[in-house]
Amino acid sequence: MNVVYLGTPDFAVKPLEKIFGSRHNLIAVVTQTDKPKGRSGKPAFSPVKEAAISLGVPVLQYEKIRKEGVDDLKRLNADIFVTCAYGQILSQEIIDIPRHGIINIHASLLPKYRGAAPVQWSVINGDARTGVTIMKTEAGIDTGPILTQKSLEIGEDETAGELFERLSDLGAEMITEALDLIESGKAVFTEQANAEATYIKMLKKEDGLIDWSRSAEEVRNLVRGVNPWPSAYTYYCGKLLKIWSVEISRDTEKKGDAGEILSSDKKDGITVLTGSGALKIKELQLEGCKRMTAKDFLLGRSFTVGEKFSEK
RNA sequence: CGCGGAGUAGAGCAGUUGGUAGCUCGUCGGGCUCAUAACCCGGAGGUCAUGAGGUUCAAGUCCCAUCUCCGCAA
Repeated sequence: MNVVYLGTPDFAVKPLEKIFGSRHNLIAVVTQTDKPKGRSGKPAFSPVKEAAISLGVPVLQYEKIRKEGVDDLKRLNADIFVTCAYGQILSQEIIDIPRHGIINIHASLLPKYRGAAPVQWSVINGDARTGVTIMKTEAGIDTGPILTQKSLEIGEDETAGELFERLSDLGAEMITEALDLIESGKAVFTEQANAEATYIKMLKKEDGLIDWSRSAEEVRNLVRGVNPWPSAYTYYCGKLLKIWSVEISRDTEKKGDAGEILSSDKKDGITVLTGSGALKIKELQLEGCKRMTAKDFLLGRSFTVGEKFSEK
């Protein structure tokens, strides 16, 4: 089949490559416009655009696909569109273009976690499992009937970034199977159990702010759920402090306020009290400094025991 | 040309009003101990990011340019 692929971030790269390598014919890739990135503020290609260029697939970009893209997309005469974290909501007019409609790769077990950033939220919420769903793209957000769904276990200490990798591989696997199914006419779509649907919001920088009054477990889930982006952070003496990795401390005896620093030395490492239980910080990054392990950090500096990490 | 911080021994940091470098850890050698991430003694290791730049009698320390890293803003 002639396939047009709409995707933008890293997550969408593996499925793109997989489709390219399959017997289906990838005729074009649509991705978000080049956005300024990093400190330099220079415009950068999206990961999907990079990949498409190196594969030699034509790239299309629209500020607003619903207005500027319709004619182009019609002209491509594609059998099917595949979306994967494209970043823009499609109109019914676009959905009606390809003969087989549009299918989407969504990184959650729908109807749970409709919306953006499902991977991070599943980790933040401390879920044991998550997965990938291949479904029909409709005008609503992630509401379309499901074609296939596969799940996998979330590791105890797995970060969202690591989980992303695995789900991306899984999504790549599933999308080519889905295309084969559709081509052979054996595809069966099942309506979602709308009553069980949950929606999540897009992650913002502020979502990484640690609330130390929560339990040690919840804070740990946040830390790994927002790694590598937007990253968990707190403040120490007015300076921003990113927390990259923590583990739950066995020491539950200590009493004090949430966010209080219980220890900061080579013997006990850096431990912080939460609303319930304590956490040991394994990897951190102070404003202006590089990311480093707690061990390295303590070689050159230290926190004051009794001081508190705060929200500003 | 968005704003700001930083670049000093293998690692993490100090270095005051400019006077040729220190600390902790690691590492190497030795000692002590039944024993230890223990303790003691000693050693090695630095063109202080780069520029045969500027100021100065004298610059890690002040000024300029470049590179790299980081925080914010997008």
